[in-house]
Amino acid sequence: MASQNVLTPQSEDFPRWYQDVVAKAEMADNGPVRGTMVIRPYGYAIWERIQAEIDARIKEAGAQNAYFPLFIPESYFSKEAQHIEGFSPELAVVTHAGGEKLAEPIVVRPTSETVIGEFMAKWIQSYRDLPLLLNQWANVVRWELRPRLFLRSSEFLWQEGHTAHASYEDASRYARRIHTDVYNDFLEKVLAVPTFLGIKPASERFAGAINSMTCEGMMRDGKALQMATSHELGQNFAKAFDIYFQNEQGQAELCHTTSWGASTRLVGGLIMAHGDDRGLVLPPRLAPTQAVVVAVRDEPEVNEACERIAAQLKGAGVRVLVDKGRGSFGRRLTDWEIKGVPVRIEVGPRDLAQGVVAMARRDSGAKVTLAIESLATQVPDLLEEIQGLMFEGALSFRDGLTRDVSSIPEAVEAAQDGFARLAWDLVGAEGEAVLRADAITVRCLQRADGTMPVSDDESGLICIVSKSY
RNA sequence: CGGGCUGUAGCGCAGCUUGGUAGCGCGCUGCGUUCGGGACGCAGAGGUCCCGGGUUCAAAUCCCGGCAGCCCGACCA
Repeated sequence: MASQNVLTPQSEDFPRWYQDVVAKAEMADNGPVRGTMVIRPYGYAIWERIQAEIDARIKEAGAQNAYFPLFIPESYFSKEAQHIEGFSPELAVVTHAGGEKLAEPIVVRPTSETVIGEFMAKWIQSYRDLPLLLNQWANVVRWELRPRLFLRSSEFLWQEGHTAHASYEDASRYARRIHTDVYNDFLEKVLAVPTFLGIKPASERFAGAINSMTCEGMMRDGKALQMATSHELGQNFAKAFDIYFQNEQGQAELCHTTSWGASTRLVGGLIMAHGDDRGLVLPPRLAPTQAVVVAVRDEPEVNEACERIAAQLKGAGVRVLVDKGRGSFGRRLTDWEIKGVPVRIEVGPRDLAQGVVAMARRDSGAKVTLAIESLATQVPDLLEEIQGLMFEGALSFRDGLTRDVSSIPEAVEAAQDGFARLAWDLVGAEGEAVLRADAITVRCLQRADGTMPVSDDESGLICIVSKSY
């Protein structure tokens, strides 16, 4: 019996395909309130892997984890003019509590610059207290008009870093370090998603920032997804919250702050960057389960052999799971494919008689026969090989759909199914408005050599434009 | 928040036009036969027909109002 399509094919209806994967891979469900999301164990396991990898990099960059409250006084938001203007449409506000109307409404945090600013002001006295490098893992609420599981939900999980520095240079250097050493390193090395690093044009900048940086990835339908962002906040929040320090000369100076975040949206990006018509395809370094040992039949000898093989693999550092042979074989294979497990090892009585197993890889679908004793050395190598190939594949896919163009009409044409790259001088604020009519936005600004500019004032910048999530 | 489409068993849907006993496929439970790419037989369980109101002898079906989902826009991690 041939395996049939369990999912809507990508080519037929990409958004439908996405929803099918989220449902059939048991990643998430809609919550009862519009825009909310229930993250199921498999989806959460993926998020935990993302967290672990990003958290380790954040700590490597010297920031410490802390936790600030969910509830923020509404008055805090009014302290930074652009911040309140940018966020007010998305705020959820608590007006009643304890059975009474509150004297001052409480905002459910959409981001924590304001509360953290308040405490930075309290904690920072001297230049010796700087830099102050904080991070928190938290949920935030931004009321969404058009929610989509993982990609845009009214409540989502994320990590938000907040730092204070003695100088513009130090703050800028640190925000850029986070952008490359934490986010981009994670995206390329673990998520196997190549990105365009750049700065946002003023129209797309974070409310209250002097500069926003982005990692833009391309999804399988050619649309862009902002996968992480870092902001240079200048002295805007320092002014609003009186974040001063005494310099070596004993004079009071305003701090320069940064903030940076990555969210559960990454799970959606992961699905759309690598998935195919058979479901998820997880990069091995990220996969909660890297290899599944599937018993062809539910027989004691077979199950025992599976356990032995799994123990060997575990000993070799592989995250492995055993699927004992309950239920139909084909059905179980399909389920593991939908879940994107990178390597599948099939063990049946015929194999055991010969001391071999069948090993299938999720990325290419190729199946080979291998000696059982070689698995502990071969599987880890194969996982690394798949990791590399997935990045290469995503890179060539993206580069194939990224075209250099020299006019806005050409950009519109190219952005129907991919990215267009053109001189920023040809676009500008007026060009952005024209592109917007076709649902195309400027994803980022780069220098001609692809590196990140200091600001959008630099001459000779190019921009990458596309449709986006 | 605008425009379009849709809410009936866990999932996908029919039934609604023309009001009159709530159905199908998949899945689920039990038993048996199977098992190397979504197996088969038999028996079974499972429903506030999204919610509230209205019309009617009678509403899944007609009317009004909500809520929720999907797609397309404007806003965003």
